Amino acid sequence: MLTDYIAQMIEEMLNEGDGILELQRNEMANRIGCVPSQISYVISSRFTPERGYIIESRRGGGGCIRIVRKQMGRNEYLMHFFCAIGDEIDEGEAIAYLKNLAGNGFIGERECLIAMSAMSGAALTPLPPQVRGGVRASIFKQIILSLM
Amino acid sequence: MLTDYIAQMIEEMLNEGDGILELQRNEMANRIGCVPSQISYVISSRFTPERGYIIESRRGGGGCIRIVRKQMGRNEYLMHFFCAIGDEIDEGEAIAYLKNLAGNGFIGERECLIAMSAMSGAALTPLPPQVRGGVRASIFKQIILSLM
DNA sequence: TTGACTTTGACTTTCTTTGACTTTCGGTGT
DNA sequence: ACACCGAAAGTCAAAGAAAGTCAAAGTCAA
Repeated sequence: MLTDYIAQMIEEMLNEGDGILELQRNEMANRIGCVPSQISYVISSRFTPERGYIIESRRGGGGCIRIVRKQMGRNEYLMHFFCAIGDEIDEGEAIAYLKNLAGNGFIGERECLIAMSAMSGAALTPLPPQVRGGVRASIFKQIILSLM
Repeated sequence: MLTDYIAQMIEEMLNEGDGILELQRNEMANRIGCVPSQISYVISSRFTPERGYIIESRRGGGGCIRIVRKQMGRNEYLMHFFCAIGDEIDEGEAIAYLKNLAGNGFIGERECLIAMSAMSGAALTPLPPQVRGGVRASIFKQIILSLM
């Protein structure tokens, strides 16, 4: 379906643009091969404020539509953790961080549990002890990235 | 009887699709040679939530009906995955399993994302490629245990 | 015969696609 | 400054595409 295709396209562009995207309706409609108002429809039906998007636009020559995925307070916070982790982290520290994230509502209880399991000593038994901290840090960072 | 024939058909398609199926009512009715509402009848009389199915649908152009079979007891199902993982698993396979778990409602979207990240190639870059499969399997098993 | 289950089709609701018309913006010439 | 023009984007309603609903008619077994 056209709508889904376009929505997915916008989603990808948003990802590339770090949650911010400016597009030109006519230009995009042209590229896709649809009427311009189709773009408007997709945006108004899928990228609503309820779903966490902010839409602004400008008409006239050189006009454009601006889409912003808002989650900022959150992302800054996550980035702070990301930096705090460093190159290695032991299980106890990781658990402390996770509890902090859960306590502040950035992740749910079950999500916390899953992350803990993934980074537990038990999960990393196949590895020699010296490298576990590094792998754990890498996993943790990846998880945080997935939350942003 | 038509109803039984259609029900069996859906059952088979569900098996092929790992317990998940999306069908188009009109298209299917056409193929079978019955009125569309017959499909609705079969679904509402045979694939009920009491019998362990989840039904979702979308109307309008490109609409469809989604049928999901809630598998066995939760823990049996999880144990099935636990066993299926084996000693090693690659990223693609892990993602497929996770999507199945998410599709059947055993984990949420975000939980799925966290698990995916934890087992991603990116997360395991500190490790030599030969051992990644083993660590990934270990992590996955630990996560599944945490769900039980 | 009765009652539960099936089959059918008319009508409704929801979502998508399209296009005509309106509004707004930036420039340009006076 | 001002009026005008063209290039965008906005709006809206009609047409189209599915799925949902419901009640009437049919079937079959107890």
